[in-house]
Amino acid sequence: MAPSSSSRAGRPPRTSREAILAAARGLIAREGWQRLTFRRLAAELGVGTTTLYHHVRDREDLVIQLLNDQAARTARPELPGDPHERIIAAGIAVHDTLARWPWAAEVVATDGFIVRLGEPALWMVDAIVGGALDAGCTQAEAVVVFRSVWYYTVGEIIVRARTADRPSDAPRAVDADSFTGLDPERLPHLAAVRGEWGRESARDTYAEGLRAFVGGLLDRGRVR
Amino acid sequence: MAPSSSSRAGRPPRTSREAILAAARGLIAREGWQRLTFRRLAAELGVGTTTLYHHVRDREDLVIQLLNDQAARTARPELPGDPHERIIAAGIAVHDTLARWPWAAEVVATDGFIVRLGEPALWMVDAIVGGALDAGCTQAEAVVVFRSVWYYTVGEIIVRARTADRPSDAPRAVDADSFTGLDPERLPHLAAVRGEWGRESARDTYAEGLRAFVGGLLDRGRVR
DNA sequence: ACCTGAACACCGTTCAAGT
DNA sequence: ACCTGAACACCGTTCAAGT
Repeated sequence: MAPSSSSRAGRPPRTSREAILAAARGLIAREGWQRLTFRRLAAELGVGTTTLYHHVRDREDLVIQLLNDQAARTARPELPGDPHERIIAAGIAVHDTLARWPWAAEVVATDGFIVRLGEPALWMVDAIVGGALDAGCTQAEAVVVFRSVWYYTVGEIIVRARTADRPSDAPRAVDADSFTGLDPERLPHLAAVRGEWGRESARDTYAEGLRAFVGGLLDRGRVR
Repeated sequence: MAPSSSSRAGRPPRTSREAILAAARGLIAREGWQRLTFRRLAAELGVGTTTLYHHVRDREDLVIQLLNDQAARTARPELPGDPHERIIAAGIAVHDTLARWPWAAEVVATDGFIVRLGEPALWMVDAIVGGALDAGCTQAEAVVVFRSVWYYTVGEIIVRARTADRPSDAPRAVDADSFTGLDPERLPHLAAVRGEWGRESARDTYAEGLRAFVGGLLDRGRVR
């Protein structure tokens, strides 16, 4: 399905949007998302770098197209009937999907990003907004619920991507002796939890945070 | 206090950490944070680019030092006695401060970022952790409360920085006709709130989202 | 010690020209 | 139409050499 390489007999004289996305997927899979550049992508396809500008507007556009393309290939989960649980399930599904695509991190925080998503990616917005409406939110409140969950998710995803990104040579001592030289007189509470900090920071707490967040957001009269 | 420029009689033969940070502040103030590069910063100081590497380890280190430096110059707010309200006040203070420093966005999501902060910046971690402990959380729960609030804040700040960043030539139609061509059969809830989307997206909903989040996090038995 | 220019190894993007 | 190489305008960082 995806053209394997440029080593065929007569190298193809033209590319398509589909071929570019397929090559990008291959490049990410083989060399890592940090190596996805226009120059390398063009070389992968056996075309000139500037040829890509006939099919994608710029780098941001490439990554958003890639995200929409991948979303279309991903099965969407069955969601619970309970509105509250439905929002949580949709949030976790989005989180787990984006966690598997660290290259998407650079683009999820783009202004107006949601509006640029295609239908296969928008189901999650619909599920969260729908859950909020079914729980009794007004339309405006439902948008706030989505935005809040979105900011939380984006924050976690970007920190996660930056963590995975880090070259493993310097492990960054976040372990037992976090906050060494911390004055317990001036920062007493931080000193108190110092021992828990490293252990807790290593855990994935996204789901429990989300559960608390949705609980607070759906409490009558909390939002607005 | 800060050396005004390099136009003095005999240009100073050496830089210091302090001079570098002062020059960086000036460069950001005059030309915008996007123009803060090692090459430009060195030119500003009248030294060779590579000289900077004797005072800061790399670009990330420069920005974190700048953040700690700015935090030390910023007055910290009076915080309410009520633990719940204290967490909210600290969160808003952090948010409002970071919103004024868009150059910090690139670094707040760094792995182990919090541990690299100095005491003048750590008061906010202490305030949030302290509020959680005073509200009856265990030490581990208090760390989860901080992390959750932190992810939410980071997400909002990064989206905000990316929005401000955008060159204003293309305004990105997020207005009334968001989600044009959206099929109401397939995404009914999104279609329902379409009219509210643009208006709500333009509002600053950080504080109300935070209030809901903290409410949910401090509800007994919600976290863990 | 502290500073330096040159060089390395890249980027995204524009543009005028080719087929 | 579609594709192209060359060029523009940059980056952060390393290194061997100078004072």
